Amino acid sequence: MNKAERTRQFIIEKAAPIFNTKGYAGTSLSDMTESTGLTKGSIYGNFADKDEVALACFEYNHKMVREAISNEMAQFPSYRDKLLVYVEVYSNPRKYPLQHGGCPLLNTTIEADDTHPRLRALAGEAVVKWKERLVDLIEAGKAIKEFKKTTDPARTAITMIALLEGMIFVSRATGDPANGKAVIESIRNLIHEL
Amino acid sequence: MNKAERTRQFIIEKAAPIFNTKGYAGTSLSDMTESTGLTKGSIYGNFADKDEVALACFEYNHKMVREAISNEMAQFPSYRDKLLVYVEVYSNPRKYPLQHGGCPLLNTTIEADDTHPRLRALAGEAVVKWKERLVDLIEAGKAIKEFKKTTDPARTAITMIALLEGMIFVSRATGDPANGKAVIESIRNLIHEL
Amino acid sequence: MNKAERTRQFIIEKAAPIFNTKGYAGTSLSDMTESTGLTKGSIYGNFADKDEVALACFEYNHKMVREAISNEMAQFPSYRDKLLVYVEVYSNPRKYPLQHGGCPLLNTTIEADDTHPRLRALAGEAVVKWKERLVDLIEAGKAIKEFKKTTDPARTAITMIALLEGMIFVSRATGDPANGKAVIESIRNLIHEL
Amino acid sequence: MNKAERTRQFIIEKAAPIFNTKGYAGTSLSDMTESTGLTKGSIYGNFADKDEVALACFEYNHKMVREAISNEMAQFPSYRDKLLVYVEVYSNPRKYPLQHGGCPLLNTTIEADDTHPRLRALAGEAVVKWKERLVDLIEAGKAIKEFKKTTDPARTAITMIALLEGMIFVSRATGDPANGKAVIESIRNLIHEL
DNA sequence: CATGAATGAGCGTTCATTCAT
DNA sequence: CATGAATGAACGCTCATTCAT
Repeated sequence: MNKAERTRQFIIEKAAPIFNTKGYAGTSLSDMTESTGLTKGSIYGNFADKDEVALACFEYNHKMVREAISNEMAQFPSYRDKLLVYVEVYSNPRKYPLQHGGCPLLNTTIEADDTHPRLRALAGEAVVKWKERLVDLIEAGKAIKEFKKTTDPARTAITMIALLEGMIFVSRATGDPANGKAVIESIRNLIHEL
Repeated sequence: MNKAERTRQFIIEKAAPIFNTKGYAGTSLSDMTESTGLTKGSIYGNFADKDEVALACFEYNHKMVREAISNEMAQFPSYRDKLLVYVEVYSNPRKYPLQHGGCPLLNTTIEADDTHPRLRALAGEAVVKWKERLVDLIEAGKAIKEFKKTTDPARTAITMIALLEGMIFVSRATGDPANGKAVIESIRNLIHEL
Repeated sequence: MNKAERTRQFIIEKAAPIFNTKGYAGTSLSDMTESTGLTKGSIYGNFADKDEVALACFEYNHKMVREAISNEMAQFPSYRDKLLVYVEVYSNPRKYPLQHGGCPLLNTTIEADDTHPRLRALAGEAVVKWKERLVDLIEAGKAIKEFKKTTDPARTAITMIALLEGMIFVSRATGDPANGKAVIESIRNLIHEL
Repeated sequence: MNKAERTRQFIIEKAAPIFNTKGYAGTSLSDMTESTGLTKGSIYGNFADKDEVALACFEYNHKMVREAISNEMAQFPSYRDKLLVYVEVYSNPRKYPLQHGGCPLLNTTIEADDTHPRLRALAGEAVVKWKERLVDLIEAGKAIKEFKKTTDPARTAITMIALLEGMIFVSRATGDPANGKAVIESIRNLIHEL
């Protein structure tokens, strides 16, 4: 990694949590110079514009989540346990402090939906791929008879995603851990019934 | 309704969909003057500041959704049917064009979480009350034996909310109606199993 | 005094201390509506514009000072004592609470000098008349041999004015009562040497 | 002096006479962009806010006066002559064109007294130091027997300040040079009697 | 005569962006 | 490659003023 790449990476690491917390419109170039200690000129030397920083930060934030998940998953041979990793990671923001500001997929989709097509596209693809990964896991579980053969992989996958993001929503909205836990319970049930 | 109240209402009606679409940080006073045809001075004659407009718009947006739901619900005596109204309304943004920009609870919670405490508080209370209304419906259904006595009202209520908002998320993220429909199917199942 | 005149007077009484405190540029129409409880329309119904209010307020403030002085003076037959009344009044802002914000002649002259010709003219005339009144008192004192015949009325008068306003300046600038008192002492000496 | 310092100095030089003429409230950012030819952004790149420009301008204006005084003073060995320099400089605004808008101490004290604590503090300290300098001169004069041993340095110093500022006041208020000259005459007498 | 509602210009400030050095 | 200095447009907000009611 040469100098340019290192600076770029440095900016991303500092700016990513800000974007995830304040959103695209709420994050300013000054926020970035402040958190990096660099000048605006330097940021513009490494990125074409604010958009490009935002895009790179989204990918960084998303990658952090993905890696935490797949690291945990590698420890479990059972597909049911692999699926339960999502529950574990998403319900322990303390233990997996990767989502400063919450799930980047949710944040980005909600903010960018009507205003920022490129970010929106990126988040959309990420959800599609997430679903595909879940479908693969569920089909693999069916193949080895860990899961029932009546299980609908696509519907289960997308429902799990909806429940996980919905759980984040109810937790943040109400601020009451009991609400998050209740949804977690429902997701666990869903996974155990597969 | 006097002139001031009418203007206030007019501003809210014009600004509410903009706030719901672009978010608080993304909506400017100029957006409001443009959409209302009024001047900034006029908006400040009717609201203390941008915050107050945003708060009023959130309440307006939220009220629109609530009223659509309760109007539909009144038509059904069965509690199961009443619960299914949520599915109906939330899955037909065309037919119930009340959520220009999506569900205000979801949008507001996600954006305001880390940046705008008053909006955040408003959205939080709204979700808590929504849960209470669902719990009441489920308990009423249990009372008349429409629902099983093993049904857990609180967990069911908060899971339904998570699934409905999660459904909006996957629909908007992927842009694929099939994904939304799959989650809808899961919510219907949840309701039928009560 | 009819309704219109009473309202006009009411506005002046409420606005005068604000103008004297914050200055012309620093006083807004909103300051006036706030302190009077009236609407802007009402103020514009009684005055052509902000200028006219300011002019009337200056005259009111100045008249208050003049009247306090001449009321006190009436009690003393001696011209020396009459002159000492200025010292008394100007050095006791507590006892004669007429100068909320300080001497209106000083405030207005300093602010309006380069920016507000009509106010400036008013304040200028007021100082000229003040000087004339002092000259008259000193000449009357000379006529009855209370003062020395070598006393220069014009120079003494304008020097007294300069010392009185200069005393206000040093008091306000330094905030130290000792400084004001020292100048007071000098003015007393001046008067006793007449 | 690097670019930033030069620009900062340039802004101060252009803005200082405007602040001294129009006052703090009466001077706008647009006045500054107009007189400098710079943009608002550029001014904000060199100063935190309008306050900081005003503070710097006050110090600049005040320094100009101080330097003119001490340059003149250096030419005279006699302490009486040194004191007379104040009279000379303050009574010749043409010859010492340093007070565009009048004495910054007077202007600032009068305007800022009730509205702008930081400016007020700056002006207050400046007057205190001015008095101290005068006291030092008078004591030095006493030490070499140029002045009488009965002379009260503190009272004389503060009285001189009051008279000098009072002289500016009567000059500006009445617009009649004779009035200024009469006060000048009194100050000269005061100094000659030391 | 006073109000309530509005206007348009201007306020101080921050924005994303550029570019000579 | 990074900086320092600048730009012009836009920001949220307040101003003095007007006028139908």
